Amino acid sequence: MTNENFFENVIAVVKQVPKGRVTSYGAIAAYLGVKSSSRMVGWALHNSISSKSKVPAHRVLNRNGLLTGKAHFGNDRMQKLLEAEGHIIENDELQNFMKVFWDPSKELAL
DNA sequence: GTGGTGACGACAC
DNA sequence: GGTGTCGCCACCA
Repeated sequence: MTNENFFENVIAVVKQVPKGRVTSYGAIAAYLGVKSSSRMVGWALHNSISSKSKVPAHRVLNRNGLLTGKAHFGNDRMQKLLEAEGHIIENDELQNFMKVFWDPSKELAL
């Protein structure tokens, strides 16, 4: 699924994240084969917002299930969106992260 | 062209 | 187990 840019791949994966599920930067990076460059995923997501793309970036958390990107997404907005999908956010952390974790490498079966 | 920075992750101490 | 450091690669000053 290697598109033109790493950026495009990140967007494509995030957009495929089912509602009620979340994934991590590292998972996406690993799925794209650049697991060591998890920072690039965050960079791509940041661009996705700047591009006004309809990307559910609020479903992308860090490896700890923390809403690290909430500051860039809109503090309350990111948590509210997740809660709207049935998630439980406490102290900026997804309580059932392991339960709702969506691994592209497994779900998309690369 | 160089240096610093960043929505992270893994490892070392 | 918390903190520190490095790595990773692209972008901005």
